[in-house]
Amino acid sequence: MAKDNTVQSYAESAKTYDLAKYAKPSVTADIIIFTIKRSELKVLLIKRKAWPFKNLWAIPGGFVGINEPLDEAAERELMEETGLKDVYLEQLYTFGEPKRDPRTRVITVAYYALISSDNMRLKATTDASDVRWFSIDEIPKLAFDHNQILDYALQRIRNKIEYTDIAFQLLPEKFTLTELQGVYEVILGKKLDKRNFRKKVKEIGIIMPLHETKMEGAHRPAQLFSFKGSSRNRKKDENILKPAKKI
Amino acid sequence: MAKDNTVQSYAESAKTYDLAKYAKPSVTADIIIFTIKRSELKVLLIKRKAWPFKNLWAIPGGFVGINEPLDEAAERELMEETGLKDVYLEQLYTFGEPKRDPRTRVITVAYYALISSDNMRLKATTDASDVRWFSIDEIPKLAFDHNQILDYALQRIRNKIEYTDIAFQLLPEKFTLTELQGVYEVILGKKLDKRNFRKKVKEIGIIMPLHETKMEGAHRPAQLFSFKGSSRNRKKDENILKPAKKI
DNA sequence: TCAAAAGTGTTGTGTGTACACCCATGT
DNA sequence: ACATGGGTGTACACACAACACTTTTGA
Repeated sequence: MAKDNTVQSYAESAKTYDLAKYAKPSVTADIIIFTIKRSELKVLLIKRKAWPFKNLWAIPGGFVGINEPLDEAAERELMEETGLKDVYLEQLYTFGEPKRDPRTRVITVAYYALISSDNMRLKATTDASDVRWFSIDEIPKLAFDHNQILDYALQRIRNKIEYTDIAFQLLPEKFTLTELQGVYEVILGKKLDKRNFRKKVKEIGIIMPLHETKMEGAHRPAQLFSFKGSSRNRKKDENILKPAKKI
Repeated sequence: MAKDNTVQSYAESAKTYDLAKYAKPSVTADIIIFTIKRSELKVLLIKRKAWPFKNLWAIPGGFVGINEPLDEAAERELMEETGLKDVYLEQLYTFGEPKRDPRTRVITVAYYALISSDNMRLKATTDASDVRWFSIDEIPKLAFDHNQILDYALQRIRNKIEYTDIAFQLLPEKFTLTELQGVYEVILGKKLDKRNFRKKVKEIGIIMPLHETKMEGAHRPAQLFSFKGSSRNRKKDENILKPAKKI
């Protein structure tokens, strides 16, 4: 059982009570904030003002406080960037390549958030020109390993939209079936059949017709629906994989 | 944009170049090691010898070296505990509640490993009596938040066995269809239909019949198969969700 | 009256599920 | 000859995919 001599095993350290003996990495929480706007999936990026990667765009993030839970760090960051809270937030993956930040060792716990298009104008776009929504097919080269993190987030939501109800997190309280279908189409990147789609979501019973319609444009008004599922804000431990009804 | 005054945002810190100003947490990699033995799903646990949680069982883990990638820390830990390398290893989730370790702030990046029953006797059981395989339905109260971590790992493999080929990681190179079915049954916790199971795995084309049979007991010998899929050891970035053929 | 999106059913195809008997071996 | 697990096929139910026309509105 050969030990690396710069690193002590957990069991051993327990003997000595000595946890503070070794150099510690910095830990940040980065958050990929998704929304849908003009039928496109968008991500919020911020422009770096200083070395390293000066003038490159990056995923927002910040240090995790020494007494702060990881989720709260991500929530705080989300609040700082968008002014929003109680949105869908899920831990994505932890990235820790030693050289990912040229300054020092930084391990980042990546989260992603899905926010509804109606709340969206609150902040972010107001804040100078160094914070912007990017359509996911116009993502530039990003700072650090952020392209990789973003790709991973995209994979995750593309997978997860097929067997959970995350799609509703991207819509306002009231929405039409065409809007709902649009969310699926833009995330999956393919057209769906209108009749089959409507049949399925209706028989799953996850939406509720309202006594309202939405009129816009010169055509028949659309029935409005609302989401029946558990409300927008999830409890901490619900990040735990929960396979919902497949759509 | 209200800032917490003990914590600085990433964008701001970039201005000042100052990353080392704040207290840093310790970071560990914990690893849940699964195997199958006597038709039971088992987990490797170690007994703690000191405060905190003295004499409780715990998931093996250790500090992440300051220049060590997270995956390597997990691999190293796995090697220390079992003597094995090149096994299936996947990042699970990162746990960081401030009070999860009473000594100081410790964030743990949890991994899980699946190891094949044939390599299994190499280590671990040789090492005193404070390392043991526990059947997953006889898990005692564990140290730290390790029960939660283990539950999460179980959920993950139960989910993932349905749409990936991780099951093969728990079998030796050569196996019978009954053994393969056993892996599914013990992980899903339910009986499967023999004919349907065999039909499906065969039509997926992920296994290859060998010119060998396995005789044991007083009955007809069983055809041996081997796994066609990508080899046992995965490259780093392949942890990235890869939806394989559903079984 | 025209353009534009909303709304609505049926049929074929494929996939999952339920189910029972013969085979090869060791004792 | 018998006990033990290995091995095989068919029929039914259900889910998914393909597909076109009518309705309601504003201009």
